[in-house]
Amino acid sequence: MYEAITIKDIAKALGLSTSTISRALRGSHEISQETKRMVMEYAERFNYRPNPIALSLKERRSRSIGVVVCEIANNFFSQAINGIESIAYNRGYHVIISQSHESYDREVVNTEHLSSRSVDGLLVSLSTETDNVDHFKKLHEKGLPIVFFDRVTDEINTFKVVADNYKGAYDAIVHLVKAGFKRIAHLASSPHLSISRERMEGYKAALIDNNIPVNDRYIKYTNHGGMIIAEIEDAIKDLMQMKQRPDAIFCAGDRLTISCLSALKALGIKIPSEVGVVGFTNSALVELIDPSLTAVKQPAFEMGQIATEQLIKLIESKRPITEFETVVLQTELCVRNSTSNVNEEKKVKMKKLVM
Amino acid sequence: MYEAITIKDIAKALGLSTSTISRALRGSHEISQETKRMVMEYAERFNYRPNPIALSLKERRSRSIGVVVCEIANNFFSQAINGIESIAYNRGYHVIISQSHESYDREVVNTEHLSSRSVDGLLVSLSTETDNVDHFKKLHEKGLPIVFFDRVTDEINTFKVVADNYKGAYDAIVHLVKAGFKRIAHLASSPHLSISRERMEGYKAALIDNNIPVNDRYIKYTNHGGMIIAEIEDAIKDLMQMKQRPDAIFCAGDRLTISCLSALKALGIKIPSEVGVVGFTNSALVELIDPSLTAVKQPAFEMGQIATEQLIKLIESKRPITEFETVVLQTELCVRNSTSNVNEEKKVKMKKLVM
DNA sequence: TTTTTTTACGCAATCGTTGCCGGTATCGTT
DNA sequence: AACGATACCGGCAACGATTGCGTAAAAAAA
Repeated sequence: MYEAITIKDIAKALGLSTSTISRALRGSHEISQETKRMVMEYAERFNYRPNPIALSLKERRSRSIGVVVCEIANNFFSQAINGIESIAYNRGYHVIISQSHESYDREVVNTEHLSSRSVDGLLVSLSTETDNVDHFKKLHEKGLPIVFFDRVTDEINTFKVVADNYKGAYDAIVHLVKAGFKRIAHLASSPHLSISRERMEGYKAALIDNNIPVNDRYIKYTNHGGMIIAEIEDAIKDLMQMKQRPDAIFCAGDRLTISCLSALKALGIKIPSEVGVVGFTNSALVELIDPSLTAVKQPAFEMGQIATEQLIKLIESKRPITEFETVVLQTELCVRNSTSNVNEEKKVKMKKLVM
Repeated sequence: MYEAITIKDIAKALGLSTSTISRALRGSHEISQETKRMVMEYAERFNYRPNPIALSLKERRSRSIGVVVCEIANNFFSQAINGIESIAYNRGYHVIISQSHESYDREVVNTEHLSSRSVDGLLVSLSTETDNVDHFKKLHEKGLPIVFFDRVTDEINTFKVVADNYKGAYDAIVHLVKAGFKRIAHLASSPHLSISRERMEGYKAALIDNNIPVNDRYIKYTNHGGMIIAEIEDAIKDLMQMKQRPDAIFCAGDRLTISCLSALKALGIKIPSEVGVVGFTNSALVELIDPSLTAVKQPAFEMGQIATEQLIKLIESKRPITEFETVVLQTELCVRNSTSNVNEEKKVKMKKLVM
């Protein structure tokens, strides 16, 4: 079918050996200027490209890195992937993306698949369902370079890049408290996830530091990262049917946030007058929704870049690296209309009227 | 670094030749049951996986397909990619995604890159900037299977999968007309793009069929597919500063739609009371924006699936295929609040009050 | 002129796998 | 007993590129 020119073809055409061609193309000093010129010209003319498959076989490296994420249709991850690509392509690496769709089984299969395709390294953000990282541990022990980002595990000692989820959550809650919200619920993702635990801690710490008791009934875990809408609808219904129902919800994930908004809309609950909402998301669209959403934004692009730089460092290092660091990046709280406590405002206005 | 077990290792361990191992693993009848069992067991125990790189070299195929799109952070494309993956993985193909970010130069580089990485075929949706498809033509003539989807070219004779953009646009405009809008503007993408031309034709035909003259001043082309926000802001400003300003805008793309909404919001223009909006988008979020957006939705997932099936058909076909078809899929118009002509409603209400 | 050095190139092995050709042992047939 | 058939397995070459080693011829040194 599709046949490219090889080093052999050049050798035959020029009456030389393949080794001479190879060396000529790499500019070896062992080849005469005259021959080099001939070879170069011929290669140029017939658009010779070294066969990367043959090189991979010889050098036992594929110059490709595998990415294991849950979903590319998530703004955080698509931005992170842009960061990954920006570094990888510059360094001559291909990027192979695989999606787990938050399923543990698919994560295992994809990881298998990528490692058997001999990627030189793996960039991983765990799926919501994953509470067992043996599939990565096995590869890591065999020597395959792996860098985790965003959703990490502490069972494997390697480079990691994460956002300051604790502080991101803490700041969001402090913002809610300052805006006048008092009964703040937390819609969390699976407790397996590092990001869930860290955000949960930030949430609790912020409440305690502001003398608000933590109410466990206000905390809702979901186990499928928002992939199953009903799970979130149920959680929201539960919260909204409480006698002392929350006056604000803190959503700890992209899909979670969107699904929460849908659920509230379906229930006809007004934001922020009936309930304030702050979410974790990187979507630019949340500025346009009604009302615009206060959100914690993560440095996704940078996260992808740094993780890739570290992975390539691991891959290209001559001797095994044993000292690993975890890079923590700061989040950004974008305050918009979904957290302006209109009840407070009304009270203020009424006071003014009375006066 | 990362060493996997090979057929040679098994041969050495079992005191057999590599060819015997190879045959045993493939279940050849030339190998005794006893030997087969031994080999299988050993392979199982040490988790033998055939080296795909070596296979690629031997079979001159990589069992991977390249995808060339503008952006994965676009719901249409991320859904299409999900469709692509769903077929590809089942058929044993890897998917390598590359993004042009709507740049012609990056599209050329990525295509080069993929073809030199010896992908078995290419799935392509052209970038906005692309008005020259020589880089694909060259590869196609060399025999590399290519299937175009969504944004296609008629300069290359191969399989194509598209949405019925003409009808999608036509229906959207008819809907606007029926809702009472009369001065309908069209925010279009680059005229190079097949989808732009088809949607433009549908737009014009619907206007003419409804006895509304086409006003060229209501047609705004953008050349970067919404990647440059200012371009769209300027177009919207232009439209909104006209004496006879349009009472509705038809946006012909995902990013275009979002950017248009942002621009209108920035200008403080109310939807739909001041201007109605209908867009082309696959984002689920547009249900949540204020007001919810009437949108033409494309069957992205199916498009990806069909394109992939056709590509694999091309790749695996023994003799060259010369008869190509273009599959056309239907779009869906989701009517929401951004196109309810409140002026009309007000008029009706006022009439009632008068009576 | 002879020896040494340098220049410039070819041979063959290697990476992991498979296809082709060939060989040996065992069995059955006449 | 001799022959053919069958079952079972090994060796070699090939895919495309690189590389250590070997070596011829040319140039330099003795």
